[in-house]
Amino acid sequence: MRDGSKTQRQSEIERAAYAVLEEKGYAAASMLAIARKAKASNETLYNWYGGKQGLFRTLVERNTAEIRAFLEEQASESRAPLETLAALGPKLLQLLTSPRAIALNKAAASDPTGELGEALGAAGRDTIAPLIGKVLEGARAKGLLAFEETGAATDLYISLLVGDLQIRLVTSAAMRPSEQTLAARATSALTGLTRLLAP
Amino acid sequence: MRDGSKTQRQSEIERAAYAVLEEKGYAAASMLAIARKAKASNETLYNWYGGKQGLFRTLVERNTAEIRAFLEEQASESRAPLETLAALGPKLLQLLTSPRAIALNKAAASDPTGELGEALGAAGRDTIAPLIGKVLEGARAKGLLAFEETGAATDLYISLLVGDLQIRLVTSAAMRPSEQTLAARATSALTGLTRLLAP
DNA sequence: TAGCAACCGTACACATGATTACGGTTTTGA
DNA sequence: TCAAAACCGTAATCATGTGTACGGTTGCTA
Repeated sequence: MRDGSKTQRQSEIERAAYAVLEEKGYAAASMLAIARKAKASNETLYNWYGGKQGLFRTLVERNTAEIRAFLEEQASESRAPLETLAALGPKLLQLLTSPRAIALNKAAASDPTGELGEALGAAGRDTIAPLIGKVLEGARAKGLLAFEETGAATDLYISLLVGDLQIRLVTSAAMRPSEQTLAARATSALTGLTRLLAP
Repeated sequence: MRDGSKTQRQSEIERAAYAVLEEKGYAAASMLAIARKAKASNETLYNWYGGKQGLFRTLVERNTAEIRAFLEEQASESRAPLETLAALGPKLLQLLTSPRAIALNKAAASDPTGELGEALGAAGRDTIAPLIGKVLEGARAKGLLAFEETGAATDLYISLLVGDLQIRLVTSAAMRPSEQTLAARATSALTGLTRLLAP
C-alpha cells in the first residue's frame, strides 16, 4: 500500500468514527460499527489504534492540532492585535461549537477514565490560551489594553466569548446558534473586553 | 411500608445512584451496581423508575428543583438587588460546579438520546435565568444597571460567572477550583457586570 | 510473475448489562 | 393475627461489545 494511501485510509476511518460518534454517542460508538461504516476490518482498527481509547485519542489530537495550526497562522499574520482578535474570535467560536468539537467534548465527558478529557484540555485550552495571551499582550504593549496577569485577561476573554455555550451544547440542552449569532457574540465579547480592560 | 419510609428508601437509592455515577460514569453506572450499592433489588428499581433513563431523569429533576428552591428563597429575601446578586453568585457557582452537578452534566453528555440534557436544560437554565433576570431588572429599576434586553444581560452575567469552567469540569480537563477561587470569580463577575452595564 | 505483507469479512470466546421472572421473607393493613 | 402486597436475593434470558483468530483476497515488490 502506498504511503499516501494509508494516511488516506486512516482519515476515512476517522471520518467514519466521527460519523458514528455524532450519531450514536461515545458509549454506543463501537469499534465494529466504525469498522463497518468505514468498510474496514476491526482487526485493522485494533492494529492501528490499539482500541477504542486510542482511536478517539487520535481524533482529539488531530482535531486540536488543526485548531492550533489555524490559530498560529492567524496570529502570525501581522495585524493590529485587536484586529487579530476580531478575526480570530468568530472563527474560534465556530470551531469550539462545531459538531466535531461538541462530539469530542461529549466523548471526553463520557470517558470514565478521564483520559480523553485530559488530552482535550492539554491539547486544547493549554495551547489556545497562550496564543490568545500573546495577542492580548501585544495589545497591551500598544497601550490598547491594560491588565496585570495575562492568564486572568485570557480567562476573561474566553469567558465572554464562549460563556456557557459549550456546556449547553455538550449536554444537548441547546441547539447551535446560527453563524451570525456566533459572530455577534464574538464582537460583543471583544467590545466587552476592551471596556473592562480599558487603559 | 410507611409513607415516610418509601421516600426515605428512594433517597437512599438515589444517593447510591449518585455514588456509582460519580465513581464509574454514566455508561458504566449499571442498574445492578446501583441496586447492590443501595442493597435494593433491581426489580424494585425497575418498578419505581422504569429503567435507567427514568432513574437519572428523576435525579436531574430533584437536583434542579433543589437549586430552584434555593434561588427562589434567596431572591425573595428583601435586599438590594446587587446584594442579592453578591450573595447568590458564589453559591450558584458552587452548586453548578458541585460533584453532583458535574456528574449529572456528564450523564447528560453521555446520554445518546439527549433526553437527560433536555431535562437538564429545561429544569436548569430555563428556570435559573429568569430568576437572575428578575434581580437584574430590579437593579435596573433602581438605576444601578442599564440594559435593553434582560436576556442578554442575564447571558452576560452567567458568562462572566461560569465561563468555561463547567465544560472543563465536565470533560475532566480541569479540577474544581477552591471555594475561595470560586468566590473570587463570583465577585469579579459582579464587578465586571456593573462596569459593562453601568448606567 | 511469484512471493509476501497487509487488509477484508467473518467468526469465536469472553464478559457485561438490561430486563424479566420467581421463590422466600418482611411489612402493611384489616 | 393473618392474608395480601411489596421487597430482597438470585438467576435466567437476551442482546451487545471487546478483543482475537483465521482463511481468502488484494496489491505491492522484486
